[in-house]
Amino acid sequence: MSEELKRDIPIPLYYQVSQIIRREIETGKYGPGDYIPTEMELQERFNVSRATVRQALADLVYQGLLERRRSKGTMVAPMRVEETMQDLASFTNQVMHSSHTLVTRILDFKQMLAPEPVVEQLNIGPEDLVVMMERLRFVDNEPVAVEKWYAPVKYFPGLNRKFFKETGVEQSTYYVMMKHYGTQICRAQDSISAVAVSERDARLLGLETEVPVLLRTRVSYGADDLPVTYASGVYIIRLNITFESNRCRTFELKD
Amino acid sequence: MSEELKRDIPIPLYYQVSQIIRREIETGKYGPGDYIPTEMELQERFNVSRATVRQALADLVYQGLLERRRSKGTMVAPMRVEETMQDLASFTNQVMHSSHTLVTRILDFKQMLAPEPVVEQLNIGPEDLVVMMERLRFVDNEPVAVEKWYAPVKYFPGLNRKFFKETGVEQSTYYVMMKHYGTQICRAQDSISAVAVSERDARLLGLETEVPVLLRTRVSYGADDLPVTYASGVYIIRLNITFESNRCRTFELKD
DNA sequence: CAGTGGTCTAGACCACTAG
DNA sequence: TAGTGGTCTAGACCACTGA
Repeated sequence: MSEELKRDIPIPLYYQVSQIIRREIETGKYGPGDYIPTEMELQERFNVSRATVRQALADLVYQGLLERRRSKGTMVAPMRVEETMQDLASFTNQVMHSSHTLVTRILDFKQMLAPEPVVEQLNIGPEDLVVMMERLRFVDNEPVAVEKWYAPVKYFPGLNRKFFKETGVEQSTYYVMMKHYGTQICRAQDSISAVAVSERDARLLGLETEVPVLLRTRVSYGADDLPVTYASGVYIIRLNITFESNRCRTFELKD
Repeated sequence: MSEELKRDIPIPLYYQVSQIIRREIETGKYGPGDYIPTEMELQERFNVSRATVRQALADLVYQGLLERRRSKGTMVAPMRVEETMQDLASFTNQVMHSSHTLVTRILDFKQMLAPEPVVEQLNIGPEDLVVMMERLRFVDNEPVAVEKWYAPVKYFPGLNRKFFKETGVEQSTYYVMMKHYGTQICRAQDSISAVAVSERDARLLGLETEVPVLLRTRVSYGADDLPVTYASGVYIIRLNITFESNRCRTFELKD
């Protein structure tokens, strides 16, 4: 009955509707697992036809934000970390999906002026403060990685060491950003090379010096493709990565 | 006007339509870049409403098989290697998308009994023959990688050294498999570690011995998730990998 | 049983492209 | 100007779920 839509503007109604619903989900009006209003109710609210509502909802389903069940309703997709990071391959997720244990020890946690590579990769100013967290990670109680993680204070005010745990999903930076700041990571850019391990890292990882290790840097991007975190670490384990083409998917009829 | 659809069966019309069109594309009736009939023509052919046709086409667009252009028509998505491998990140593709030159020299090409890791990864028998191809790859005329590639003869009968070129898309194994055998790669599984370069590889790559290099092995899977090729190579350049979550995509209005 | 989302129809107007 | 796909409406019947 209301008229939240601009009808004189060349933006499709279905798109406006989908954006409004998306916004309401992102601002927490509907949480994961909640049911949003029915098609009928949305028709009345926005005063549009059912097909328009359906196109808006279809877009959000396609984007993974909603799930629909016949005869039941339209639900905000549950945000289990495992799913949020689906193909995003957080380290935590990669390891925890296998039958191994993952433990993380925080070696350092402090605010500092953003160092050069961080300034560059996160597109911030050299006078900007960042949180730097250094962590040692153990798989099955063996040290396997040393990581430094940087996040601008201006994006994560009040970010606290206590947000991070040694075990479980709360050692995942993605999980912590989502939980405390609602920050979704949409994209991550990795760069992987091989280097000889530094003396300090060798000591931490229990290696001979000069042994080859993987050096991985990762920039993670949130909404609007804004770079939000930078991480750099050395790994003595293999990194496993799956690529999928969305071209040859098999569709089933069943729900 | 005709009646190719079964209307008394609980399979949606739009789904039947999309399957028929998909089949016609796969069997070559329409090739990449061709325009398929217009919505109007499809309505008449199948005797369904426009919305039904549109839903069928929307599915195929979503699956990446079709592209639509207002006022122009509906085109079978071009199968440039760059697109086929979209997120699949073939080496060829990765490099050629940048402004660098990529050249590949074939060092060896022969049939042989499948070695142990290949037997295991491709799930074939130890008595199966495979084609082994070893290649040295140059970016901007500098040697950057040595790769061994294995493909079972039973999947690729008559596979010929001449199928592969030193430059252009035909140095891509994905492209060659597609072109000569119609094999789509749907998924690839990488495993990346750091090793000290072997003496032989060091010579080929112009390195000191024992320098750290990346070791990447890749198993590529085709239809039905069948493993079809195995590749293993050492790299002295960085590997860049983008991960995207399909959860938070931004849609533009423009075409 | 009432209400949900799934499917389908028959119209309509529009913006854009090409001849 | 004719034809395309993009958007939108107002209906309709269905299968399934849960009270």
